[in-house]
Amino acid sequence: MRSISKPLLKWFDQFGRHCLPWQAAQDIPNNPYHVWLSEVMLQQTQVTTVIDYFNNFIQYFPTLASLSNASEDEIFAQWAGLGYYARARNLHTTANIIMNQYQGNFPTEFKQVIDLPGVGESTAGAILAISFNQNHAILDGNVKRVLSRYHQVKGHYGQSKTLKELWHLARYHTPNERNADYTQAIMDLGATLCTQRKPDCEQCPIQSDCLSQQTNTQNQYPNSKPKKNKPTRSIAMLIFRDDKHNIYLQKRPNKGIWGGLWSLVECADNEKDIQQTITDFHPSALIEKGLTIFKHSFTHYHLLIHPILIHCPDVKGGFKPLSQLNIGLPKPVDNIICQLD
DNA sequence: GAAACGTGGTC
DNA sequence: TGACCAAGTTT
Repeated sequence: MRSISKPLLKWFDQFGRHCLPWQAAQDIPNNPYHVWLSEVMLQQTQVTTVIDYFNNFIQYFPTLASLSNASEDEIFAQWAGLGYYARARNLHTTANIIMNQYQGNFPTEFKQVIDLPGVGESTAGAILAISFNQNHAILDGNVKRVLSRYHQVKGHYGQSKTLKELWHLARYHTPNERNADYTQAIMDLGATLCTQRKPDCEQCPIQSDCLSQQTNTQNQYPNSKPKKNKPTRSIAMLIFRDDKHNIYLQKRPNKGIWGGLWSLVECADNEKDIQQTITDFHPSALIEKGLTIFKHSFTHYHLLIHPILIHCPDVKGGFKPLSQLNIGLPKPVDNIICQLD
């Protein structure tokens, strides 16, 4: 079996993406802080979404030291809207680890990098390959798609057998030379030509040996995962607002959805629980009006959100002026608050 | 191995 | 409109 690295590298030089914001200029080494940050942001998140967040993030936190010195809430404020908020918490923890244990220098051993929270096998490989040209494989969604088509790998990647086979192939193709470029090249191929729908095989530098191209079965690979029904849940979100139109927000526990963000008081969406929760919060709190119920969908369930505006004196000291918030809010909470008069 | 974990884009 | 999916990791 021939490695795809040579034709891919040749293609990359001409057609690859060389101007992404986390990529250093030609002949300048990549900044491992930028590479690490981008790789974490890009987990399960599209490049077009990440670009603005990345640029904004490094403006707020230009160095690992500045990220380490920031508070968790300051980091959440810049991360809010990107999703998968454990990533933001792990970012802060990792910055502290690097400042304290590695004197601010990004670690260069695979064992050290994969031990950082939020860094798994693929991200560790990508960081070391792209930052230091080390010889590690990656297996992100692009590589999975390219290799499963090229080799007609059976099974979906929720299955460990399939994953194991893909990892084996990924390591096989990883070259000893120019692995930084190869790593970027195979991701670029997956992102720009070997896309999920309508792959542009005409332009593909490895089409001649691609089994799916030869049999015109590109759309069968990667095999799709069996679908599951998503449950729908309901929740009431109580907007306690005082005379100055400050809002009561509370920090969510790290475990669970929107962990570490600030959010509204929640309870089951029925009259009894709502009334009880309001009374418990403050005896003289009164419902102003119920707002329109809307649906917010996650990967694994749908959430019907019933926002309820409540007038309440600020006796808890937890009411926040919306204008000067520097904390992270869940997307639907941000939407609710923005629509208040 | 399976489930949890966000959000926006696409068809 | 709703299902699917995008540079995965953790429990």
